Amino acid sequence: MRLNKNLPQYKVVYEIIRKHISDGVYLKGDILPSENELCAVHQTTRPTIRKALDRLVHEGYIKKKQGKGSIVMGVPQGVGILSLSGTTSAVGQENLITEIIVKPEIRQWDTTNLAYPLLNDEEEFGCIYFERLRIMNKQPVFYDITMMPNINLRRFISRNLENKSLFNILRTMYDIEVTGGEQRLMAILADKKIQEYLNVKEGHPILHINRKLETSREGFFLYSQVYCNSEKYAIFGTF
Amino acid sequence: MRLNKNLPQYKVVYEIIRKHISDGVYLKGDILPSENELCAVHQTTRPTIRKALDRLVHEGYIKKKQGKGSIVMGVPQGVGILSLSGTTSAVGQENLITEIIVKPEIRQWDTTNLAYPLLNDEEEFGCIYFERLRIMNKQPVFYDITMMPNINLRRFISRNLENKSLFNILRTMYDIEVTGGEQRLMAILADKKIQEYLNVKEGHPILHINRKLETSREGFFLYSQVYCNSEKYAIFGTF
DNA sequence: TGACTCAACTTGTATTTACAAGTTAATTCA
DNA sequence: TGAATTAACTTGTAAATACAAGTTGAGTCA
Repeated sequence: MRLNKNLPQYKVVYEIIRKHISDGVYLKGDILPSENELCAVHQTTRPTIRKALDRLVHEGYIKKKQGKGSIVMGVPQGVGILSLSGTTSAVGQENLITEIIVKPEIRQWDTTNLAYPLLNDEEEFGCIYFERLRIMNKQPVFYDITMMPNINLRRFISRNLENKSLFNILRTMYDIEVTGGEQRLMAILADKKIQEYLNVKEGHPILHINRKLETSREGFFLYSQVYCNSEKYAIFGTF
Repeated sequence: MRLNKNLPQYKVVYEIIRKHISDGVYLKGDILPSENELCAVHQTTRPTIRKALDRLVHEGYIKKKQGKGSIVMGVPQGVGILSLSGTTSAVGQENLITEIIVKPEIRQWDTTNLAYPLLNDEEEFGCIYFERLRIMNKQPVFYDITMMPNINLRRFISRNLENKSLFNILRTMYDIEVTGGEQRLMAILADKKIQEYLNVKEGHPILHINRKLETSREGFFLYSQVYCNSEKYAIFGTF
């Protein structure tokens, strides 16, 4: 994993500290080295360090306290409703298995259930489509459908998505970073397909999330629909 | 409405521009004055202006484009899942009516359905409790229960919450700002009480949000539970 | 006319410096 | 001993400056 590919310094620092937290170098409750110490370590100045820390605060990795320091909060929980981490990193990888229901393939857009209008270009390109089932502790919890425009992503179709975060693949392989997005949440009743995949009975309430994610690549959006059995695993988020 | 009560400059600037956007001084699609122009207007420097703009970007009021400028996006939508605006400002005030089901009163904490453990102090103080129903276009959409510790909030019990944002009252009357929080979302089936208030039939799926909000006052948290009929109004958020 | 160049904007990143304000622990003084 | 003070930390805010990089439109030249 190479860093420093023309990334601005504050992002480099952010990535390093972030990795340290998710790798357990810093544990929950620890206090990070002071900003001045981090300046020395990373050979930069406080505004740069602070910009990196701001981002970690915003995403919930740390909290800061004036006069005290930066307190490590651990890897943020939730399914990326607010933090931008993908599903994999959000709920913790320990007991999460990803099963591919439909392998990535090129097909026509399926606009049913899609809450957002497609752009003209996107419609022309066609669509890369796949479906995944996320299983936690042997219980299926998330069933999600992802669609993205079929722009030139070399070898994407043949990549193995199991146990890997889509966001990580996009970031490390294609230099595409998810920068934001919008979503609609609603409660629905499980239909036949969802009943089957999520192993619930008829009339079971399901959390339905319809998202459009925007990326660092101009005009490249991801569309995804997540169906969540929130009975055992409520969706958790900080903001 | 007085500003500049020892607020840092970047927050003052943030509040001014934010108000201009929500008041329609800047409309969706407009381009804000350049950072240098804003420096001149507010008699400050770029880092300060940029810090104010960063916050507006983060909350979805504007987007920035290098070489172009800051594009106004309008008042962010959603019910404060991600932005910190309260329900009132989030869905637009036009057709929103707030009905008080239970007026603010001091009572014991009701810990059923509360997803977060209470702190010792909070339990001792007792609790200010109220229930509200939010009606949009004559349809009840949100039913929410709010509990907060009964610390010294002068005259809060007798305040009229109708058509006023709780967040605004806290901010303007008590100088308490909501700074963040956490929440759990899940889909449930409407129980008898919810069926009645939200006017839905038995077995109707409902979005249940359990939140703990933290404020600028150390140790003062708000607890709220929101039940949302997401059939007509999906919850919308940007991040 | 039409394509190209370039200057004048815009925001993005980074350094340096300064002081304010909150926290902590050692030190001092009664 | 024990309370109060203080010094040495921490993060928070702010200014002044510099250059990089993306966008735009006016101007030039063929």
